[in-house]
Amino acid sequence: MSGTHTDVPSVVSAPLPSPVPAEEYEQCPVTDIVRRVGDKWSVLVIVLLGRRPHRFNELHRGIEGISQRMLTRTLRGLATDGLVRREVFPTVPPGVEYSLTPLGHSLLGPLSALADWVVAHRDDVAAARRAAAAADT
Amino acid sequence: MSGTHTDVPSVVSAPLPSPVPAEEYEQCPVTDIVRRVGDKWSVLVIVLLGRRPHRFNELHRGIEGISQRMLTRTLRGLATDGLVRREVFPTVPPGVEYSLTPLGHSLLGPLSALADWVVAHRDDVAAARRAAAAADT
DNA sequence: CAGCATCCACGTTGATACTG
DNA sequence: CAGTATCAACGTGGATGCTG
Repeated sequence: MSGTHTDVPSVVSAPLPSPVPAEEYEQCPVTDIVRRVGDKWSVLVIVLLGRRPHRFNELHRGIEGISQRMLTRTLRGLATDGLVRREVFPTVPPGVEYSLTPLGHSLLGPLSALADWVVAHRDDVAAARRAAAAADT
Repeated sequence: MSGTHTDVPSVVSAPLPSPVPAEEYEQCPVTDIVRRVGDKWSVLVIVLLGRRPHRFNELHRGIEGISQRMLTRTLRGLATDGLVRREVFPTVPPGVEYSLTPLGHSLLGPLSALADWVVAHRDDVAAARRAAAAADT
């Protein structure tokens, strides 16, 4: 892992001349995806499925705190985006298995980068929040 | 850039024994940060400030579509988390400059990873969405 | 087992108007 | 210039009960 990010490659820094071109950001795909994954449960589900396929109730019990409704919605959303595959086994009782598609699996890498950042800096963020709260008083 | 992510390092895959430990995910810091940055404007603001400091109205005009209210709230949130610094210059008329803190700047790296993923796979996601929409019909 | 349907509470976003 | 205040609208998330 590199220590610093003095220069940042990729689209984040690349296409941004100083005068700011504006409308470019309106339909910014990065924001789009970050929002998709930024809901309350998507990351959790992706990480879980990243380990191995899971059954519906397996996820339901595994996440603890999620409602059936939200789990269903989250899985549907991820499946719609091609990140998760849903397979129904016509057994009795019927079983449904969810797994990461190759596309979904490829998202684990970038997610790891973010996760590493969080782990490395969560104390800084927590300290900043405390400082801000104290400043309010 | 590496082609595949057959094994994914970092916390995303690391601390997840198969039986699923559950409560661990409730206060998952990754979800926490992803949500913070997952709102409608934060990423845009961070990317803009990543290029250079901006004045308030400069950002307001630059993003186009954001309301004063949302820009203020977004900036305040980011400042609270220590990602953005706010500096007031006691000139006439008063000027306020926003810039990324070192902490905020360090987030550009992970954000780049995500951005690269989005750029590389947005067609796949778009195709999956279209396929899902077609399947509904 | 794996959902869907309904109702409800809440937070977030936005339009608009006003201020130091 | 750089906000704050207020009100309205919407989306998200949760509880509960029912179904194939």
